Amino acid sequence: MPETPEKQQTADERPVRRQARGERRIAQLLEAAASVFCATGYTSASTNAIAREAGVSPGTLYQFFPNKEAIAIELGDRLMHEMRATYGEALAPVDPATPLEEAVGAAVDRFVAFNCDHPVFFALMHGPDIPGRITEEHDALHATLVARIEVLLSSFLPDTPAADITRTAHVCLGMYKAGLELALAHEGAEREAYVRELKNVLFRYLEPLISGRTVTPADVTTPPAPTDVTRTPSS
Amino acid sequence: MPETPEKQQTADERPVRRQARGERRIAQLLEAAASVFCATGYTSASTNAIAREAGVSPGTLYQFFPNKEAIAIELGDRLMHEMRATYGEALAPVDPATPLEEAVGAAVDRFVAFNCDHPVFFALMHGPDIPGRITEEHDALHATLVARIEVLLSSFLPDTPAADITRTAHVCLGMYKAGLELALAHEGAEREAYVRELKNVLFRYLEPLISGRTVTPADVTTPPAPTDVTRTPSS
Amino acid sequence: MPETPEKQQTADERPVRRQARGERRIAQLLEAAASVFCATGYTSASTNAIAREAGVSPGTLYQFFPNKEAIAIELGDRLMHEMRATYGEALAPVDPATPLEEAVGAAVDRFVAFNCDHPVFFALMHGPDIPGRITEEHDALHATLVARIEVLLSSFLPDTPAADITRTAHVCLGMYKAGLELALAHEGAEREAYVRELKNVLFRYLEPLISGRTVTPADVTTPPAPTDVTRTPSS
Amino acid sequence: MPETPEKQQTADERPVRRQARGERRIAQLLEAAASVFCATGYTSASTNAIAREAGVSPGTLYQFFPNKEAIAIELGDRLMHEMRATYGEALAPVDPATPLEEAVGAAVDRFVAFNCDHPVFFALMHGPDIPGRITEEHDALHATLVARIEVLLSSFLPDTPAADITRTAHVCLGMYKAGLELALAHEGAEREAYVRELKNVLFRYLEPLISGRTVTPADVTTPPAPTDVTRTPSS
DNA sequence: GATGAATGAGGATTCATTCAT
DNA sequence: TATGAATGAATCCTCATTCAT
Repeated sequence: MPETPEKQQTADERPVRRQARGERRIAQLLEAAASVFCATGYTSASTNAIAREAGVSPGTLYQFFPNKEAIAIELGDRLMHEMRATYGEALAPVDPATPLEEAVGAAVDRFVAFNCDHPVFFALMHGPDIPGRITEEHDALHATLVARIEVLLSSFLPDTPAADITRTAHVCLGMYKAGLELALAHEGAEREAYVRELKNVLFRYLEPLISGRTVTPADVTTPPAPTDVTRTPSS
Repeated sequence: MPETPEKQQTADERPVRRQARGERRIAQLLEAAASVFCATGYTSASTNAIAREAGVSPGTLYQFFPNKEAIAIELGDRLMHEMRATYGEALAPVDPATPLEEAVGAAVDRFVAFNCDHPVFFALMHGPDIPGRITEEHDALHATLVARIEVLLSSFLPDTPAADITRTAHVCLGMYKAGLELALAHEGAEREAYVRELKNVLFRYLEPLISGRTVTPADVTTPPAPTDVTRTPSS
Repeated sequence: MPETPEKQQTADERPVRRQARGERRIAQLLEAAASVFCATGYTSASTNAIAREAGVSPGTLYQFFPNKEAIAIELGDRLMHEMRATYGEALAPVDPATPLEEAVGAAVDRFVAFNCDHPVFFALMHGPDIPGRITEEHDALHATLVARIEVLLSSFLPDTPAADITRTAHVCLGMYKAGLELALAHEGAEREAYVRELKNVLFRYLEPLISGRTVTPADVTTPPAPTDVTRTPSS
Repeated sequence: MPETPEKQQTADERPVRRQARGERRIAQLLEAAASVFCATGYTSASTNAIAREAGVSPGTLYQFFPNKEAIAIELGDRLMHEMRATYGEALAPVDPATPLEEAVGAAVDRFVAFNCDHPVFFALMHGPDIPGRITEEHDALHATLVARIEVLLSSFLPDTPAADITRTAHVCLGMYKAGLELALAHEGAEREAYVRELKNVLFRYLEPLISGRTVTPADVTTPPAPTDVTRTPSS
């Protein structure tokens, strides 16, 4: 992605200009797409509407994106970039010494805040139609988020098998998304209440996995939750 | 008009006679709709496709349903009826003496089983496009399910304000749906693992809310997290 | 048209019953059709809507009328019958001694009154779509009305060639219809004003044609137009 | 966006460049629409038929017109423009010294001639379905014509209240339309005869309203009907 | 006679995408 | 590059009419 308009110190300015213009167009289009996706959802968004919103012709749109999905994918990519730029590689500072509750709370707050700043995010995460068929752009977004959550979880559960970590990450993301949907469906105090509940859900879900860990840095070898109902050790 | 109430020997005798064929058609159409909804999702499902799947002409479809949404609504209604017929009014036997874990486990198992039997259910619950816009059929289904969960919760939390019960029910349903989506996205042992996780999520989320009920402090091995973030009364 | 339910003196009552029932159905359907035509116009009226309005099934409608136009035709016929029954063969008592102004005024008033009593009349006269294509039912109505006007005109203009009478009749009817449309488009005093204008139009148009004729009562024996251009009395 | 106001050498230079093809298409489509409207009437005309007649795909039609009515409206607008371009602002030269008969005769002749040149005009004026429902395009056309007639009438009747002028204009237009319909339904000599009659109708209707104008009583050969029913000032 | 189911072509309109300029 | 025109299949839905019962 040529988003480096930086100096380009030599005389060869033409291509830069071109690319710069193209970059602007792309940004314009993505912004328009974000707006339209938010307003009508991905499936109902028409490329013509996006072009109109961006103030360009449909032909121009197709000069930069081969089809509708490509727009969503690029949008998702940029969103992930932005997220990474803002919050780093994981969803929260991965200091395992942080109390879980705090870590979860912070992660949720960030997640929510990010969504409020970039409402498209939610529209994109919400797979367009049928849950079985996973569209590429959804998938990319999803995979990236799962990865980020895995990073976070791994720091708390260093000895847990990868498969379990992955599953837990998926569960967390699913709950995140569901909770976010609930929160966004309400406003003001009620929204906050839902955010609180989401934190509770996640914290309580994860807590036993971390268990005994009163997090004396010393004894944290993640003893596998004695009374845990969950995770069957094997698979 | 054949309102001829002749004989009327049994209770199940409808006042109409000619509807026999029609009733069959309706069932046929709903079945086709279910199939198409599952295959392509609600929004992308076309009435023509449904008619084609049912082996009738589009006109016939519109003889029985005024529009696409009506089909979804009727489908949802029948599903709820079936659920009620199969499992009774609540999601689980409402005996408050039942250990929460068992109750949650049973409810989830039933929910999952029902969804495996009737895959449309999931397709219908999945809001079609933009989360803001709530379609009627989605709404009806959702409301019914929330109500059922409220019944279940009330038996465990008799003293909790209605607003909190409702919110908790929404949270539970949201998590249910998210967990179901995860489970259905996998198969075999992995699916079971996800189901187990869903049970954990719900149980752990609800457990602290229930504490102090009929539960003798003795058997509580997970003491309700002293620094619990739970439901702060006001805001 | 079997609209003679008169005695039918013998014992053979079955067929009468049948016909009576059929007559009722037909009347029912025509009434419904009138209502629907008025509400939506002829072209937009659907046979299904008419059947529904009549409280019968579409199949039943087609048992009595071969198609939509037949309904309009029959409706028009009945309307003409009613008109004839109410006002006699001409649009006004054909006493040529009547001052033209009075005759025109009376004719217009009757025409307007009839239309207020039978609003379908207007809907039917208003040819459905394209003025060139004359539909049968429109044509029948039109022809009958022209004939009636010709009768009226002939009594005033006994010596005018048939072609001219016919043309004048067409002109009168055209103005009648146009004036009626204007009148019906308004209400109360304004409607009355338009009716007055219509009378003026017709009176002033016809007056010069009648001209010199101060019509001394003496010579008025209603000579049935020896050179009658018009309608052969019989038919 | 090519708003490039380059040179702008003449006044007829539109700010757009690529519309050349489009403008042609629009003309093409309007022509096709005119043809179809004439052939089947407005209501029965289908957009697909218009597109087909124009030799383009339905989508192309909708690139230029948002719906069927917009086509009719544009068609009407262009027609009014043409009329204005051809005949000026009023239906006839507004010199009040012109004898009424001449003025009316000229106006009718022009009206008829215009309709012969542009047969759609008539199809558009003909309200499509039910007289109550006035469609926009009909309304616009109608209003423009009424305004033009009002201009004409005002020059002859400077002292008449606006409401009366308006009503008279409506009456005139109504009669115009009715007479036109009659004339167009015939051909050759008969058509001319109908046109003559239309002139008579209008002239005789208006004449008494004008009496006493610049007309010296001497030249009034038709003394204004002593018992004239005409315009009663107030009621 | 009466019913209601069935038809299927046709209605207006949309949309992702391509193409000539 | 950018434009706007062009496409055509697909969308939902309607309707006059027929048919089995």
